Amino acid sequence: MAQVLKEEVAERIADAALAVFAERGYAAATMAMIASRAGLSTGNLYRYHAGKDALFEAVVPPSFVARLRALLRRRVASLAGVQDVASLSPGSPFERASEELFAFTIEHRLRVVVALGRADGSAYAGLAREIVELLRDLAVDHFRALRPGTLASAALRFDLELVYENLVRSSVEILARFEDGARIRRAVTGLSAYHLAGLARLFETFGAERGAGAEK
Amino acid sequence: MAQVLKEEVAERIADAALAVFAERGYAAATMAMIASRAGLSTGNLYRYHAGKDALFEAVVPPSFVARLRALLRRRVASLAGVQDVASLSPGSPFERASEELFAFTIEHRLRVVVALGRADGSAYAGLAREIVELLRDLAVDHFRALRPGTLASAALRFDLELVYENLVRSSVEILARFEDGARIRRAVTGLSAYHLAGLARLFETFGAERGAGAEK
Amino acid sequence: MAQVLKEEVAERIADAALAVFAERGYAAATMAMIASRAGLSTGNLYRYHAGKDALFEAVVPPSFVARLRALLRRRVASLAGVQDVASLSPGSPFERASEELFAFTIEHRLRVVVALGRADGSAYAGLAREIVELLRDLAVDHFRALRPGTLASAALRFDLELVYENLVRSSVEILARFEDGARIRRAVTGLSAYHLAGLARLFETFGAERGAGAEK
Amino acid sequence: MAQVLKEEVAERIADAALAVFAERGYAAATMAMIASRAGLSTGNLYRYHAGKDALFEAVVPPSFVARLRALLRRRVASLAGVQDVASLSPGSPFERASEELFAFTIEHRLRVVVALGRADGSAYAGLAREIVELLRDLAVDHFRALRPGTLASAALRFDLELVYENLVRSSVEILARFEDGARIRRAVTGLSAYHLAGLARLFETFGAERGAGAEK
DNA sequence: AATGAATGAGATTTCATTCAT
DNA sequence: AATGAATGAAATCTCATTCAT
Repeated sequence: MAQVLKEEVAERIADAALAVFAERGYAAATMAMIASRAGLSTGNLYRYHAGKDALFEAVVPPSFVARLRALLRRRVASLAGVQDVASLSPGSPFERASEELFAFTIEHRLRVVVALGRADGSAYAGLAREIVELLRDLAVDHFRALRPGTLASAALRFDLELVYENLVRSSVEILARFEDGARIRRAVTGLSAYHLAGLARLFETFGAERGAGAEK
Repeated sequence: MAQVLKEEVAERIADAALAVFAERGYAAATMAMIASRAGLSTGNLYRYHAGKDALFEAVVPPSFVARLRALLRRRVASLAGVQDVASLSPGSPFERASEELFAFTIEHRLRVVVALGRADGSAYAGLAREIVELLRDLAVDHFRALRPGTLASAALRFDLELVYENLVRSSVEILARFEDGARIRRAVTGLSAYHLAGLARLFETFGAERGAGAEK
Repeated sequence: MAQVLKEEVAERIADAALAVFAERGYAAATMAMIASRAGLSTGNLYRYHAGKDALFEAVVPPSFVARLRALLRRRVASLAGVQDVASLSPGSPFERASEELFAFTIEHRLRVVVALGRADGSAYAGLAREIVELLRDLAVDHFRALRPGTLASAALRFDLELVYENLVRSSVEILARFEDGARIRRAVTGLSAYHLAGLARLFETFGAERGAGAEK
Repeated sequence: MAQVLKEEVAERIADAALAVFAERGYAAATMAMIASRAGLSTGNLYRYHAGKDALFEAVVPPSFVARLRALLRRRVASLAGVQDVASLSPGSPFERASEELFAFTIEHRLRVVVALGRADGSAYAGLAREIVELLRDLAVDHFRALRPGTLASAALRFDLELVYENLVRSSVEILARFEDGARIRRAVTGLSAYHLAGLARLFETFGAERGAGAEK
């Protein structure tokens, strides 16, 4: 009985923690809230997780992060050399990577919300930042591929950071607000359209500058 | 006279508080952090300010917030009826309002950062949201002016909220990152270009939908 | 089950709080004193009561205060129109009201002490004053009934306030000093005899003055 | 200049301390309030008095207490053997002692208020108690003188304590409320009449008991 | 394995007292 | 002699973590 119970309790804890973290954020969530939502005692939480940090890591495991990172990487890598995203055919590698990422985020909706948008104060506070930098670097590569011989200026790099922070944050808010996959897709589609047009325009703006000007 | 000039200490406190609030946010900032950064004991803070709330209000006074709100509103109002922002002449009301707002934010750089981006838990927690809604409503009006007879769908409204939250947040981050007015302007210019192109595209996307469809 | 029965601890807290409030008064009592007397840590008090106010209210609940007030009012009302308290028969409404009040104060000895004599700084700070004014008004009515056409002067009213403050305070001190009902009754009886004789004399003194002289 | 200044400042401090102690009581009075009312700095207070305790003792000096005690002692001693206070001639020792005490309390109005009624939390918290016990003992002696061979029961002693606590406290409140000697006298006269009649009745009540019954 | 009572560190705030000037 | 800024201890309250049962 013990083993079976443990499994079931561990799941309840994970669900409760996920929900509470998603609602209040890591810092504002209390162990008492999580225990109460899971229907058990605070003390018992510590049989399953060494502490608040460990519980958070259990709910957002490194393997999850690795998978998310890989999917994001593959999706942007599939854009290498592509001039116009809109012109891609339905079965293109980019489309397939996008669909896979989308399916993953739908499946792990709240986990993604917590990991990327509610981690303030936790050991994973830097995760969103890390992914933003990944996206920024891939965008910089794309920019340079489009304009051989040019360098991305510090200003472009910074604006790309902002833009990807926004993209990540907005995606998180969409996932937090809607449960229905169709609605999520619709909001993401609008956001994507906005972002891609904006990005193209950003590239134009910075592409028109003196190409070599990489500032400090 | 005491060993230190009261005025100088008051300034040190204000600087320290502004810096700590800007770095950690209102809720996460502690009086001990601020006192330590100002080189004082916690208790001494209370000779200068009645409490954490009062210190925050002293550092971000209501008059400042009122001025910021007024400048933002005027800038938004100056766009009413304008079809294409890019086509505005240098001396237009919008340009003048923008310049005034810009000068104000440069002068009160960290104060703006705190008021619009680090106010969680404080009396100004709703300020950013208020401004986002103001901007969203302006954009909705603009959208409807461009396409007479159509309604802005809930999805469009939601995406506009996201997009303006991003714009506000990004502006705050630019102000937090750079001290130099020229750099700030450059980053804001890029961000603006991105946003305007993205917005146009967002309007196209939603304009192509069945016009009357305002969903729940 | 935990190492100590919650119920038993709750009782210990209530007892300790009542004792400390009765000894030091609300304002001077500290949570540390109460915790220490109950054999707990300060923090643990907050698992049982939300704060010092709430602990006080739990120990002296509004329902208790309402009942005390009602008993006092009834006893006072039963004296309306009575000329000589000493001549009342044993089964008179006044006697019955007095006995009921007496039994109640014996049963809730320390609670009455705290509510009427140790409430400074608490939500019931005004209770004793309220009762004093009730008694003073009764005495003023009695005075005017005895001497039709005369008014109670401000000086009489003030002396009556003092005298009833004393009566209430003395009753409280009797309850604080003795635990035994018989001793309490004996002390109250002596106090009553003192007060009634004193009151009659006070009325004579002020009755001999120019009757209509109500001063500023 | 220094000496003259010191005198004047010392006086201002004493006046301010007296006023603040009388208004708020020892515990609730703060050094800042006193300094501010005296028109000087908190730090300077410590040049004149070692601390809050010492300041209180300076404002209510032992010599003052000794004089008050002596006057009270003389007044009650002058009653030894007297059967009826009301029958005393205007020039009797009791009348003279009373007048002297009265003049003294009028002259040191606030000092008496503070010493006897606002000393809670100070080193002089027991002063009122001490005087009450003095009065009680003298009243007990009087009781025994009136009824040779009888002992004062514990109950009588306790009621006498209450009654004298009341007398002291009421006198303090009269002094705190009125500044005008005539009004003070009038209120005290009423209170005295009340007390003497009550006391006579109390003696009757306890004199009628089995005379030898001194309880534990 | 589970409980939840208990602890203790840390946050805000107040104020008597000290101390640099 | 005077200032008042500065300190630090203590009070209320919160919450992650521990521990007796």
